[in-house]
Amino acid sequence: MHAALPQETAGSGRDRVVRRLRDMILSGHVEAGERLTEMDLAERLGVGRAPLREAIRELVAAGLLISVPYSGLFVRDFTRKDLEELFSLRTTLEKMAFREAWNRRNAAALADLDARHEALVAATDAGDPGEAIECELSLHSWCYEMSAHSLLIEVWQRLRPNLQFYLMLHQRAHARPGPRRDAHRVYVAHAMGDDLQAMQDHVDDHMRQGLERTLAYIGEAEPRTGGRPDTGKIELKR
Amino acid sequence: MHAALPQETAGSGRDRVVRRLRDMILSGHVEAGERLTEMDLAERLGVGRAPLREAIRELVAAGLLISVPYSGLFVRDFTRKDLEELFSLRTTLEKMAFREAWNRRNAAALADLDARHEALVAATDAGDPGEAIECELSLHSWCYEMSAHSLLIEVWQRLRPNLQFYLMLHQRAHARPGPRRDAHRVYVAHAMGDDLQAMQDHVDDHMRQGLERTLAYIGEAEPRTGGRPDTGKIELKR
DNA sequence: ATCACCTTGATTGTCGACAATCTGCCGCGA
DNA sequence: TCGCGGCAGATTGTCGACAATCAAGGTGAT
Repeated sequence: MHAALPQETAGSGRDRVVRRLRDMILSGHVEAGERLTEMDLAERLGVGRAPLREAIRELVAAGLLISVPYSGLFVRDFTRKDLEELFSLRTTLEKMAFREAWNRRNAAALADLDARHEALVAATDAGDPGEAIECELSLHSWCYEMSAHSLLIEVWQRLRPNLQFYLMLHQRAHARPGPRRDAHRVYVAHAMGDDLQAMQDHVDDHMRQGLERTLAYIGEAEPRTGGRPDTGKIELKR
Repeated sequence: MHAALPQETAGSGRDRVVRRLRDMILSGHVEAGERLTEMDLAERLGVGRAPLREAIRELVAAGLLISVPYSGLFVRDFTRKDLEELFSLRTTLEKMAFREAWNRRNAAALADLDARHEALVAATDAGDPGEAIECELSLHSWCYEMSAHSLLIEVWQRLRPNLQFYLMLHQRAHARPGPRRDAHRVYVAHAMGDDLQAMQDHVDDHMRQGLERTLAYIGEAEPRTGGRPDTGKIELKR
């Protein structure tokens, strides 16, 4: 059911660099807001600047990096508004995904959904927050994949790394407990049920709860960098 | 009210190449499905391959180009399914945009909306289909800009060139008459009104009508290239 | 005739060096 | 002390040449 999971050594240099860079960002090997340079990265990754620059363009387009010409390359950081936007757009898209997917569900697909849920529970019980986050996103990916709506899937895949990045950041900063087991149990039950409207209402609730639980934490410490002006400017750390 | 419209000579070579390439595609100077090569483009655009390749990456990410390594670079083409997906996603996003924008409307914004509508009417009356298409998309952009939802705006700006490209293609292929004046008159009236639910219902109708009017044309001639397999493969024209 | 293999040409992928541009700092004058 | 011009360093932007890779067509054996 997996769609050819990416081999570590597969593809062109650019593809490898994209994956390694994304992993470095998501795993926290480079800090949020950190300033990077092309030459440093080229050395650290053992690759020339040409494929590196193309990989950087890809990650800039994905929203994980912010390029400020002649000044530096920055790992994106999140404001409270970024987070709210991420969740509100997710809500709209996921409700649409369920509408599109609803009549395409079959026994195999429901078994797949259940397997993803089991994986999430296992990762949570094992106390592996990183894995749990990936499992949670994989669970939410199910409805998009089932929708067979390639544009919708593209948009979700554009959003997903940003969401994963934020959840990872948040986890490391606040030792956020994993989502309640019940939350996704109910989610899965609705997804396997017969009431589309109930599912959609639940997506609203599910997302609102997730956002509120998250905002409760950063409410104490306020937005991470004090907000980023419209220009995309960010404080420089040399 | 404009946000720094791009100068013809502004920005780095890559930015210039992105704009010129996009213009070439949207204006039909390169055919849909046409096969391109980096060296040809580098010569025609008078620029090296390095900035060209980065520009190409950007347009691939935007969905206007399809890169098939070692085989060629292709201008995207649209299947009937692509078109349906474009319209269904647009519908969902635009309804969300109006929800977000609804309480942000003010006198100046409504005047702006009216101005965009006037521009559309003028372009239609002047018999300039290309300009009319741009005006129509500018009119629909209003609700996104008003939403102040930067993620939503990003997604719309990702979709917009694809939509413009298809409308241009369709216009050239079928001499499609511009949208009925009444259609957007009603749209604008609802957008300036007080009933959000009525606006959302109208967005549904407006999009469905637009899609059906378009499908009526290609229904005669069937999908343009006979459908593109999941691999993104496309017939080669040498 | 058909299939497998290899050669050939074309195309993309990569590298290293150089040019253009910007930021921050230093010194100078008021 | 403060403001300003310019210098130095760093960083990105660009170019040309070379290497890796692949698709197509031809060739020979079966």
